[in-house]
Amino acid sequence: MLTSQQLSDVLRANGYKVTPQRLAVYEALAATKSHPNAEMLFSTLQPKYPSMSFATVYKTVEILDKINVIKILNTGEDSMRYDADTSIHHHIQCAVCGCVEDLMNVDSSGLVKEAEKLSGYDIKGHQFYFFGVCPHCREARQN
Amino acid sequence: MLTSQQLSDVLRANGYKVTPQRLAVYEALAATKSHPNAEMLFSTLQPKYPSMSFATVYKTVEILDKINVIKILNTGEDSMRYDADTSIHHHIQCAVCGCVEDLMNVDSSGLVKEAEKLSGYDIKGHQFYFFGVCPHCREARQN
DNA sequence: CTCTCTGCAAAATTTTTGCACTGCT
DNA sequence: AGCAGTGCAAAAATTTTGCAGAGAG
Repeated sequence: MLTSQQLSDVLRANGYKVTPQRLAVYEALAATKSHPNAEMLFSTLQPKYPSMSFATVYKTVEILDKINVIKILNTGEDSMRYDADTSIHHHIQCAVCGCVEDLMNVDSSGLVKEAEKLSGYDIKGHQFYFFGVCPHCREARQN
Repeated sequence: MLTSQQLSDVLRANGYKVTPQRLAVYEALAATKSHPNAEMLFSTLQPKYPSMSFATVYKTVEILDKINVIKILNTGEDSMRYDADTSIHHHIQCAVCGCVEDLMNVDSSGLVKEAEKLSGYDIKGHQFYFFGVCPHCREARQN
């Protein structure tokens, strides 16, 4: 999570201009743990930035991903989700309510090394997705 | 990997009819390790089944996924990929050539248990994706 | 013979692109 | 002031849907 100042610096360091829209998209992402997709981001930003467009949301997240201040998630839904937390962590999605939660403290470094050895690839990144039923939905179901 | 006979049985057991198209889609998937998407599947099938349509490809893979004879993969590209191997294994994609390879023999059961404990979810499935540069592209690059 | 399945075309979604205008540096 | 960025609308790409005719059980 970066401050506006830090994000501004990273943007400039990579040759991108600092604009209110870019700061706003990042702030909206950093303010939530829900891993929103473009539409959720757009809806969140719309009230404060009535001129915000989908094109800007998409162009912005692409840049934020390129400069490594956000991660793009792909849980198998029709649209991409975005995450302002770039630290190594994983995700779990509830098959019932569709929510996507963070899974911190699951150490994947052993598997990455194993995968590197087995595949011969230079591994640059990895994304692990778990799917199941969240505690909340499990309880609701039992009623 | 199932024989046509086995697939037919599973289809019927789940109340689905056995059609040449369904067998053909499965066979095409089972015959490759390239984890094709709908378009690749369609192109492969087109010569043998000139009347094959995208609608049928999509409807068929949805059914095959439902009856658990294929898996849907999501590497973060714009389209889904499909895999006839439903055993637990993972995938690695080359950032240069875009190929998706299987990663067998990486034991994820420990992580699944850990994730289950940490999240409180009933975990029903998981997909791990690794990204990097494949040996072939690495060599090509060094020239 | 019935009812599901196929295949076409049209629709729905998500994402990308072209271009005139705005605004960051 | 110059040039990247925004925002609109249109385009592109993938996937879904409706429906008439075909074919599996």
